Amino acid sequence: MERNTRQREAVLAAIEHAGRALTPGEILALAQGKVASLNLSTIYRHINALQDEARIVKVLLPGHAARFEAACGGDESEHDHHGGAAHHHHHFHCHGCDRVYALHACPGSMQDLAPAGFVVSAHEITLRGLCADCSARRAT
Amino acid sequence: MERNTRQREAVLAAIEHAGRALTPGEILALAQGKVASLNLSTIYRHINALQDEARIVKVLLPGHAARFEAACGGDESEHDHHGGAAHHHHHFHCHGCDRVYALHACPGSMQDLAPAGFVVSAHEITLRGLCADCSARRAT
DNA sequence: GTGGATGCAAACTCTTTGCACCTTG
DNA sequence: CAAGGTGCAAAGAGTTTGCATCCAC
Repeated sequence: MERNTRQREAVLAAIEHAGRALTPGEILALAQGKVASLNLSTIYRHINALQDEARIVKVLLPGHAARFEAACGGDESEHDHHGGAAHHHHHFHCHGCDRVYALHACPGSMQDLAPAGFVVSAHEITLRGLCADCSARRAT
Repeated sequence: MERNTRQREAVLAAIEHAGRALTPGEILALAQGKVASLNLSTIYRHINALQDEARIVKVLLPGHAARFEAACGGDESEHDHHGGAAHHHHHFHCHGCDRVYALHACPGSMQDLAPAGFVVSAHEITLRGLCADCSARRAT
């Protein structure tokens, strides 16, 4: 059972209210608005704990530090009878604002991309480009 | 113009003969077979130079350190009139042997995965699972 | 001979951990 | 009050850089 500290609240709130994947540094900056003394070690400790509790998920993009977003399931107690991963999705990395957005679509199995004999158990897709805001701003 | 040192030869040979993407540490281990005194800094310096010369390409997998593979173009002098990237491809990461293989297929544009207004300029796909060797070994 | 290349060590980023102190329940 | 959380500083992996030395040309 986890204790309900101000630090933990601040970390969780920052991630859940962001609406996108945040780096530990971004989480620190946001959460320090609530608890000024917050430390990066504490961020990392909560990030790890919250992942174990499946409250948040780690988002890994090729060539970038890890980011974290609120788990899709949210508060609903996932019955987990269909495998484990809450809701399979991918990410979009905007190189205008360096933000990462979740994409709620997936093209399905990629088994046919692999050579014969290879067994594909998972796939990750990362899109890069400009988000709606940045592409509108640039078109102006 | 780059000098033709034994170190440079050893680094390039290691990458070109590997047939798969190697980490700097793997390159070091292989290249030290030719030049025992080789240092990781030298590996990194050559990795960076060879990327600039488009002899090798960096392969980034989510959550893993960078790897490097021989550029597809190889020795052919790319005329580069169609944009730059030699041959667009993706990668397969085997979690049996931790090796990374190039996949020479691509499902094409992923624009439709992104929300309206988002401009997709690139995509990366990483497959994970067992390579042919590992899945055969495991089935035994 | 000279300038680029090399090896070593130090610096830097991201993340984890040891430890003394503080807080929650 | 005790179990656990927090902050700081130090330790690790991966990568880059400064500098004196070395070697290819």
